[in-house]
Amino acid sequence: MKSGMNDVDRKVLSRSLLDIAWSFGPKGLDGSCCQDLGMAEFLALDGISRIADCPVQQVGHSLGFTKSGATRIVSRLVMKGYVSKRSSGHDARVCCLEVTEHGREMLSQAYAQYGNLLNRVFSGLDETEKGELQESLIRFSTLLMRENYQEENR
Amino acid sequence: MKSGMNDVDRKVLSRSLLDIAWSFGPKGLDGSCCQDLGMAEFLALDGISRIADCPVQQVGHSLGFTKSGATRIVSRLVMKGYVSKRSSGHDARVCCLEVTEHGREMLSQAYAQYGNLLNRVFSGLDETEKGELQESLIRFSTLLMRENYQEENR
DNA sequence: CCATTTAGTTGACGTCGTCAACCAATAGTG
DNA sequence: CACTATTGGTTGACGACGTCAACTAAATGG
Repeated sequence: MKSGMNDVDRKVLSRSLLDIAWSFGPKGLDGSCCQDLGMAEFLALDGISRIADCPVQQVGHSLGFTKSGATRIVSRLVMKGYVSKRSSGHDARVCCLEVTEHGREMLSQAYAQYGNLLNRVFSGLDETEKGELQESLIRFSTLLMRENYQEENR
Repeated sequence: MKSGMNDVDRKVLSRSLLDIAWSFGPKGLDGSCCQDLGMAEFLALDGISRIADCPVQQVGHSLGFTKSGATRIVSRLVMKGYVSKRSSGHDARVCCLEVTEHGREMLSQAYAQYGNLLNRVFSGLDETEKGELQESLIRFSTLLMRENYQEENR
């Protein structure tokens, strides 16, 4: 067999990834990432925090939402006080999004919760195993993101 | 440091897992696992296929839905022709769910799609790397499921 | 200067899961 | 054996969420 991975392997792996996606994602952490933030909102907030003067479109793009969906998720984050919005000086059409202090607190709190979960999951493993697992997960994530990127620029 | 994993590590890992969850899960595969099945529906279908005469409650339980939500997702699957429902002979309250032939086709087709994605993601890795990565992902999934289990029986 | 493109918003809408109330069937108890 | 409590499942009202299409306003480009 060319690929070296048979149907059973792929199915088991797919199911494992689905389980990870389900329990770490939408249904993880008691149904929402953190307090009043859903998963998409959390990802949006995190995305905004990584880009200076992030435009609304950018949020939609990185989440795979339409620009309408982007407006909606951003306005929710603004309403909750996690993000501030002002229009750009250079181009009055674009908005500059910025994470507020309140938003940064929320972000680090949410990451702390995820960290706690990871600690519980990893408890019982020795340092070497922990390190290997972590490295593999990050590597897979990188590969997956790369594939997504290639996919959308096809 | 006791845990051996610092804040930065945990944050990077969390974000990686979130990315996996987002792109392999709700937003992966063009927004839905396969044709007219959403992620939750797919997981429900897969769950039902693994249990003989699966009751409705069981579906809700494994997805973390209320029994109401379970009824709803099951009735959707029945409506779409992927699942058949009949009441048990032993206890007239419980329903016996069974995946139909149509459902099985859908299931294997969906897994095939996931498999294709995985093949694309893994393309460029040698067999050893591929195997290691796969093993790590399955291992992490197992640990995560175990933690979820302990969590809910606390 | 006018046509086109681009950033963003909004109303109507469909999907999805929850909550609470409810029905029917079974189990437990005096 | 009746009577109550529990359990499996369903349903109406609801809120959260994202899409679609139409729209506004601000650039951009002959």
